[in-house]
Amino acid sequence: MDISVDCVIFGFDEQQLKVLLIEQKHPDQPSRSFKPQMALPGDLVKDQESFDDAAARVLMELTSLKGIYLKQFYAFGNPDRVRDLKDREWLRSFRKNPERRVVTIGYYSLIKMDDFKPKPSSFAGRVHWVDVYKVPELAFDHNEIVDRALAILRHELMADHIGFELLPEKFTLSQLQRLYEIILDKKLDKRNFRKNILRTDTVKALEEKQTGVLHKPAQLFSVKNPRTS
Amino acid sequence: MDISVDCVIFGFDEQQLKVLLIEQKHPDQPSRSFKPQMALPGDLVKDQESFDDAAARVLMELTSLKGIYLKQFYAFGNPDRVRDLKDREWLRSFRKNPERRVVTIGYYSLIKMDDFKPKPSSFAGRVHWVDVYKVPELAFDHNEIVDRALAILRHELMADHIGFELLPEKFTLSQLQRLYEIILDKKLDKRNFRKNILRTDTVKALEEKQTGVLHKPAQLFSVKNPRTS
DNA sequence: GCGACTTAGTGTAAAAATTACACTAAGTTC
DNA sequence: GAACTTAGTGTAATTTTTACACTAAGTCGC
Repeated sequence: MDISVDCVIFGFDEQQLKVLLIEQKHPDQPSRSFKPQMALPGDLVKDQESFDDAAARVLMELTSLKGIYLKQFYAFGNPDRVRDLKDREWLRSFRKNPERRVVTIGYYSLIKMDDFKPKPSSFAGRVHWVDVYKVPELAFDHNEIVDRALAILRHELMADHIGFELLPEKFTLSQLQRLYEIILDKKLDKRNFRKNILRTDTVKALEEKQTGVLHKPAQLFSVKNPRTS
Repeated sequence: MDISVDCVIFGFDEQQLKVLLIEQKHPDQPSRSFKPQMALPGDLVKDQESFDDAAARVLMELTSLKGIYLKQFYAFGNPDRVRDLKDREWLRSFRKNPERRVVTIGYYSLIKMDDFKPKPSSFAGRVHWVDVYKVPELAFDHNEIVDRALAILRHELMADHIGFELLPEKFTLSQLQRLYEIILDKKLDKRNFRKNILRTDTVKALEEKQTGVLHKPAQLFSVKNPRTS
């Protein structure tokens, strides 16, 4: 049995909540013309490596980022994870022991899309930011992994007021509200949202205002206690 | 790498929240006189076995119970899990590949202590119900596993109103309150607790009352929608 | 039978949180 | 200056939470 970590990396561009997907590297077989198989970034855990370290490594290789929000959320161990022919073929091409069972520890991460600097990695082809509500069919059970991560994100957003990691260091309350609405997939009332956020005492008003916008410039805020990990 | 499931099995005797611990089987070395090493019940996951099935198997072997509340809560993969000499020695005596790294998927379960019928199992010596607030030093990282499971139990108790699985089918509201107080480790107000529980609409009043008690007999209740898994 | 004892069961009021709702302010663009 | 767009704001009703005391109804012992 091998163990992998797969990372659901969330980003936000003010319009959409995105998830970072990779094109699986495909075999050098030009006779085969097919659409690249999308997957979550992940890699096998090394022998003396903790899960956290493995997930951080995957992230570092892919994004050059470290010390960012990264959390384990579930272990996927269904023996049927590899049902599809395409998945079996990929394993045969890229894994030393393709017949060996692989279980996965799911991690999710929150990054500022502006901080993202794509890097070639040992395990990924091209990368794509994809709207989390429009995720195509992925390799293995990765669609289920994304769904579970989103459910956890929703829950943590409400319980722990996470999410700031997805926004710029200085943000407007409307940006924050938009983030909540997209993650929760429901409309929130502006007056109530502002009142509630201020009551959580997690943000502080800056002395600056937004500039270069076609409407009344909004007050800028930042998070009171930035979370580092 | 091998994968095990370890089960934190909670029980409740109206005075204490308990966790089921096993004495690790110890080598037949009468020259060694030592206190049995306590541990959580667990076993290696078999080749074509899901985590859920493995955990259910452990439970079934130990308690003869099936279809009870059982949930995965965390994956433990620290390479340093086996630091102690005693743990290394145990692995050497009982595992086919003692040097091979083992990671663990943690599960927790809730059972009625009256339903518990101890059974000899392949992986456990004697079993003990131990007060969850008085857990001794356990093998490997099992103390951390217990702590995390308790935190999850506390959270799920409040978020999902679980816990009925720890009580008899017919229970008083005071028994339920006592369960909450012990799990949460804090005193609750009786009037408020009763009002809140009734408002969750998860219990129904039976037409019976408690008998044979030294005080006013309490109304009996049962859970409205018993959870099966 | 009565008193002692113990827990069961109950409601109110104040404070806090949630829910629903409309209009003026302050920029840019033409 | 008008049009347009989003920013920012408070009130009232409802619901939930928090804090608090006393009578009811059994068993036991004398």
